[in-house]
This record gives sequence, structure tokens and C-alpha cells, in this order.
Amino acid sequence: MVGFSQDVGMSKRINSPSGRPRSIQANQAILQATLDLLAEVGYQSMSIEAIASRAGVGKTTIYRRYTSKEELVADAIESLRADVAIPDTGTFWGDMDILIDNAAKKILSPLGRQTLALIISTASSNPQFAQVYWTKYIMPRREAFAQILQRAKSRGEIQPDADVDLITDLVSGSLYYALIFKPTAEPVDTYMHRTITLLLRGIGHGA
Amino acid sequence: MVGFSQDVGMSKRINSPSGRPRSIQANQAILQATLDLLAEVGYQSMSIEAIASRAGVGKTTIYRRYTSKEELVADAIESLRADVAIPDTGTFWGDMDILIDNAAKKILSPLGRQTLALIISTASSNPQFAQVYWTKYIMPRREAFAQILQRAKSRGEIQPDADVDLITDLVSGSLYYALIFKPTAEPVDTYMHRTITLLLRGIGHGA
Amino acid sequence: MVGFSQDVGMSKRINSPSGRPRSIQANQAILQATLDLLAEVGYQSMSIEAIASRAGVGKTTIYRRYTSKEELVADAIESLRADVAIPDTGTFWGDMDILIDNAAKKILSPLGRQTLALIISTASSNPQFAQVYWTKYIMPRREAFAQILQRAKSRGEIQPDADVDLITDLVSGSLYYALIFKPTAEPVDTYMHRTITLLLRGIGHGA
Amino acid sequence: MVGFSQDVGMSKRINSPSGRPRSIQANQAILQATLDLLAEVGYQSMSIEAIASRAGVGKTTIYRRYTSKEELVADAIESLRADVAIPDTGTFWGDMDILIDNAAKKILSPLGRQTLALIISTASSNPQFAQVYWTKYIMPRREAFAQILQRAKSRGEIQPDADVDLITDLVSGSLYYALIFKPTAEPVDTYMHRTITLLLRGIGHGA
DNA sequence: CATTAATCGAGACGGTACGTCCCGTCTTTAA
DNA sequence: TTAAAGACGGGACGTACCGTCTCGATTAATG
Repeated sequence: MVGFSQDVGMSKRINSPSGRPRSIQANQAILQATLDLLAEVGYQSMSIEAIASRAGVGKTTIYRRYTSKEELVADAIESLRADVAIPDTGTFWGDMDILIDNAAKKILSPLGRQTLALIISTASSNPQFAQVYWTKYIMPRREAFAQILQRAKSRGEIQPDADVDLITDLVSGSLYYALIFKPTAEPVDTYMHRTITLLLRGIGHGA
Repeated sequence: MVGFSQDVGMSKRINSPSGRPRSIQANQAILQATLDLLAEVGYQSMSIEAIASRAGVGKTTIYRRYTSKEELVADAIESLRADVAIPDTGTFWGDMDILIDNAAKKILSPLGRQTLALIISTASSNPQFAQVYWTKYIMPRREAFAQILQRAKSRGEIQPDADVDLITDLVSGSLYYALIFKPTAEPVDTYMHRTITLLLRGIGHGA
Repeated sequence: MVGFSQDVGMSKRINSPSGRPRSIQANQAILQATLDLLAEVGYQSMSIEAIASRAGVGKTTIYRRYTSKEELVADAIESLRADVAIPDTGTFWGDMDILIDNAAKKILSPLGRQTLALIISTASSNPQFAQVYWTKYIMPRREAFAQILQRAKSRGEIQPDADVDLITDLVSGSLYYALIFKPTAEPVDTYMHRTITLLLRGIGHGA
Repeated sequence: MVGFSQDVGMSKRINSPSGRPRSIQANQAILQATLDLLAEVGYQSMSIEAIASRAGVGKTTIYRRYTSKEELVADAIESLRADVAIPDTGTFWGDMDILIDNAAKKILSPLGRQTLALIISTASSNPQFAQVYWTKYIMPRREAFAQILQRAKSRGEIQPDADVDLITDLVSGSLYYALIFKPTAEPVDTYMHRTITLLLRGIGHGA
């Protein structure tokens, strides 16, 4: 969630608020309904009322937990397991192929498409909110990518002084650009293959 | 406009439609009001009613022309002159600096920010609509970039067999990625400088 | 029509305005469409646009002739032939039965119902407009009724000094009251029979 | 209200519906605004939006309670106290004068005029709705009139076997007819005086 | 016989109101 | 205190007509 931390793990509860505790079933129902609707109708067309109705929950119960749709959706997405397995096939291209294939699969699902649209849509208008996605979605993949590059370095497949962050930016940016604007008709993995090949060679005269 | 092409090439109009013709003053007032409000409050917060009111026009007059806010805004943006001057300083870096500076300036304006947000927001959900932006915004810059690369090739600053399209994708993608996710705190032009340098050198072992 | 008189009957036209004369086919089409729609959807739900469309005529053509829906509808109704045959069976009751039957039939038609509703609806809010209906619809029947009463007088069936106007008001009022509020379940003609019988006898002590 | 009756007679409420109850202040504000506007601009020119605005209430709050303008106005009129005092002066004419005077006063007020127009307007097109007016407006006056007739009977001023209902219809019908079509220039009370005199005498030969 | 001028159909114009959908808040009773 | 239910004032939606206003095309009578 965006700004909530709820004191889990202390053996003795410090502040046990009186009154009825918040329903964890409501929590889950809300998040599930949010993800369902996100996948079905997309972020813009999604109304809080529809989420509440689908979750079998009062609107108040949602507003008590979240102050905006962004926050709610952010939490819903965060609640998903984002497990990025780091492949280790022994070769740079072997690892890359798996990584790209994973990313492509993720994005082909309805939820993936809508999530990407949402990320991109709100990223520039709502920077602190984009941070959630950065942490949840992009960082894991960047780390996986960085590790693959590192291993490629140690195998001598990559220059030892190459700026890993910048390379990651270039490759990530190129991937997103391809996904958004589809500059070619070829499949994403082929296209990325060409891109990375170009990047390996460099374009400068001395190369 | 998005899909209208009328009476091209024939010297005498073929079909003079009956009824009072659409007011071109209303056209312009609508487009101007749309651009104003886009810059002021952003795409999401913009209401058709507000546009009509600001343009001094009935809602009907807008709905007669456009069936959706997307279509209206697309036309408004398309109506802007997108003049991308192609610099020619004699050196690759001299040209690049000017191009990047221009792009950055464009995006720093309120309208530029909102437009970018809009492009990105709708690009993945509304592909045929993204085409408009591709043609209007991205293509001219790509062409400018391609020409600069070509000249750099002929001067021997760039490999003669480099894939210009792919390079353009890489640089464009990198630029958008930086604008959306701001991976570093440094200014955009410095960042792009580093990126292009990396690209020139390449990252492969043989470099 | 409400206020138009167009110089018919003079052998030489006095003012022959230049320009294209008004289409009499348009006139008729407008009136017919008005009556059709009046019968079909009623006065309130009738739009000028629908009339124009049904008549195959531009809205302007209607507005050039009429300044309001009331005026148009008034003229349409006025255009109908309101032929009230005055029965002469030789007896008061014989004549009355025919007259009442006629009136009931008129009102049972869709157009009759809607016209009555319209008369009643606008009568109190738009007195000068009610006049049209008075002249066109009510007067002929009143005159028929008066004549029947007169003949009944001369046959000695009715008191010689009875106030014919007032009697007519009473009977007319009673009929309309019955049609509007339906105080009994019996057919209108039976009800009117009872009413007139009562009126003949009187209710005072001396009777 | 038109068809709602709830919780009559039981000391403890049976069904306490969940959710926030309808605001009775909103109820009253809506009804008052409706009556105000009815008196000021009339039924036709009255918009739901204007009522909501005047009542300081959202449109939704009105639409939640009423599905049409008819229903709303019906309820507003019904909410008025319709207190018809039954005069008892000891003579038929004394009572009648007071009754007629009361009715005339009622109708001379702006609200009275508009209400009459509305009753009459919708009575024939919307029969089940006319019932409300019958019950609320006409019945009390009919009962008062019937009682006066009854007393006149017992005093021997009226025939003992006279059909009170039919007489009431005749007099009511005559009054409405006069109000709608204004057949004479004289004041309503004088006119009604003449009418009732005629009715007392009867018009038949034997009278 | 061309000119002239009003009319024709069509349909766009700036508006008003419609009835609906959500917004985010508030107010009930029940747990 | 939270829950569900649902009413609250409000804003915008997209539609239907209003009565007015151009358009190009007719249609007589006049010059």
C-alpha cells in the first residue's frame, strides 16, 4: 500500500483500538474486485461504486481504507506476487531470451495490458504514485537484467566498464517504446533481439 | 482531423452538401478552448461542457463534430503546427544538442506535459488513435534525427551500415523512458548525452 | 387560422407580393402531419421537429407560418370539417339521443381525446387560444342544442321562458365533467339521460 | 403521496429498511419549492432542475422520490391542507353563497389557477392521476355540497327524492365549465346563482 | 427573357432541460 | 468502532428540441 504500515510482527500490540476491527475479508474482496475490474474495463472506466458492489462491500468501507482510486489500484497491484525468476542458462542470449519472453507474456494478459496503460498514463502526472510501480514492477526486472549483465561481464561477453544502469534504461526504454508505438510488425522478442545486437556492437566509427 | 479527407484534387467541388455549413469560427474556437483547457487542467479533468462554455459554443456544436473527447483532443493537437527545424551545425554532437534541447523545451511547457501524458496514456489502449500522434509528433522528429544520423554517416562519424530506424527507436525510447520514470536526477540533456555516448561505443566485447 | 385573413374573394388581387409564393402543398402537409401526431402522441409530446420531419418540410417553413405550437395546432384543428348535423326527429328525446351519441363518438376517437385534452389543458392558461375551440367545436354544438331546445319549447315540452343559454351551459358542463372525471361507471349516454331528466323536473320544492 | 402507505397502525415499526433514511427536510423543501414554482411560472414552464436548485437539493434527491413531474406536483398539491369548512347558516342560499365564494377565492390565487389548469390538463390524459385530485380537491367540496343539499331537503327546500350525486355533478360541472370557458362576463357567483335557480325550478313543462 | 426576391429543403447555430451515472460524504441499524 | 446500506448535494454526461440562422436551389411575377 502507498503509505500504510500496520505494525505487524511485534509480539504485543501497542495500540489496540477499541471497537470492531476492520474486516480482512473485506480487504481481500476489495482488492480482488479491483483487479477483476481493472482487467475487464480498464482503469478509467472503473468506478468505486462498481468495485464496492462487486466486492459486496459498502462504499464507505473502501473510502475508509483508500483516499483515491489511484491508491486503491496501487494497493491491488502491489498485492499481486511479482516473482521475477532470474534465469541462468550460462549464456547472455540464453538468459535474455527467457527474460524478454517473460516480460512479453506478462503484458499480453488483460491485466498486464491495463496495468501498463495505467503505469504509463499516470506516471507523468502522478510521480509519487509511479514510484509504486517502479518498485513493484520495474525494479525486479531491472535487477534481474543487471545480474544477467553482470554475469555476462564476468564471462567477458560485455565490456567490463559498461554502465549497467544506462544499458538497462536503454533496453527498458526500447521495450516500452516498442510496446506503446509498435514501430515494426515483427514480434517483440525478435525486435528486442535486433536492438540488443545493435547495442552490443555500438554504432560509433571506432567500433 | 482524424479520419476525414474531403474533396482532394478536384478543382470544382463535387458534392455541395445541403444545409447550413459548419462554422469555421466555431471550429477554431473549440480547438483553441480545448488546447487552453488541456494545458490548464489536463486531459482527465477537462469537461466537454467547460470546453463549450469557454469557446462560447453549444455542447451540440462540439458533439456534432466529435464523438469523443479523444477525437476532439486529437484534432486540437493535430491543428498545432509541429515545425521541427532540422539543425545542421556540421557535427553530430552539435546537431544532437539542438534537437534534444528543442524536444526538452517542447515538453517543459504545460501543453507539452499534458500532451505527452495524453499520448502515453491513450497510446496503448487506443492504437489507431496513437497513430495520429505518431504521424504528427514523432515522425517529424524521427525524420530530423534520421537526417542527422545520415549526415553523421557521410562524415564517417557513424558506421555506414548502422540501422538508422533501430537507432532512432533506441534513442526515442530512452528519451521517453527518462521522461516518464526519471531514472536519474540529472537534467535530461546530460542524461541523453551519456546515453548516446554509450550507444556510439557499444557495449559488446569487440568494441 | 388565428389571425390570418388572406384576401380571398376580391376579383383583383391588391397586393401580389413579389418572390416565390408559399407552397400550398407544404401548408397541407404540415397540417396533416400535425393532426397525425396530435392523435398519435398528444399535444405535449409533439415536437415541431417531428412535425417538420413527418411533413417532409423544413422547420423554417413551419415557423414562417406559425409563431407557436398552439397556433399551429389551432389551425390544424380548425382545418377539420366540423359538421354538426342538427337532428329533427320530432321529439326532444329523439333529437337529444342523436346529439349526445354524435358528441360521444367524436370524443372516443384518438384525435378527439387529444383535442379535448388540449382544449381543457390550454383553455385556462391561454384564453384567446381557447376561443378558437369555442368557435369551432363548441358553438356549432351549442347552436344545434339551442335549436333542439327551441323546437321543444314550441312543442310545449320545455318551459317557454327557460334560459336556453344557461341550460346549454348546464348540459355542456355536465357532459365535460363526466368526460373528465367519470363520476359513474355507466355509459355516457345513459348518464346524460339521467342528467337531463333531472334538469327537466327541477329539484325545487314547488316542482 | 400517490401510492405509498407505510406502517399504519402498528405501534412498533415492522421493517426498518437499511441505509440512511430519506431526509424529511429535503421532502419539505422539495414540496415547497414545487408549490412556489407552480404558482410562479406554471406547470409547463417548471423544470425539475429549477425545483432542485430552489429547494437547495440535488436533482437525484428528487428523482429518487418521484419518477415524473406529474407525480411530484401531485404530491406537492396533496401536501396542502384542503380544509373545506361546511357552512351552516340555516338556509340553502346562505350556505351556497359561502361555498361558492370559498371556491372562487381558492381559484383566484395564483396557485389555485395553476392547480386548476393542471387538474384539468392531466385529468383526461392520466386518469389514475386524476384520482388524486378527485380525492383531495373535489370530494371534500362534494361532501360539503351534499350535506348542504341534505339539510335543504330536511327543511323542505329541496325535493325529498332528488338525486344528490347527480345534482352535485351538474353544479360542479357547471362551475368548471364557467371557469374554463367563461361563457358570460358576469362574476362567477352571480352566474352560479342563476344556474342553481334554474336547476331548482326545472325546465320541464310540468314544473 | 433575364432579374429579382421570397420561399423551399436542409441542417448548423447557441441554448435549456432532460434523466442517468458517479463522485465523496453522511447517517442509519446491526454486529 | 466498523460494517452494509443507501441517501445526500453536486457535476458532467450525451440526447432531444427549442427557435434562429445560413446555405444553394426553386419558383413566380416583374422589368
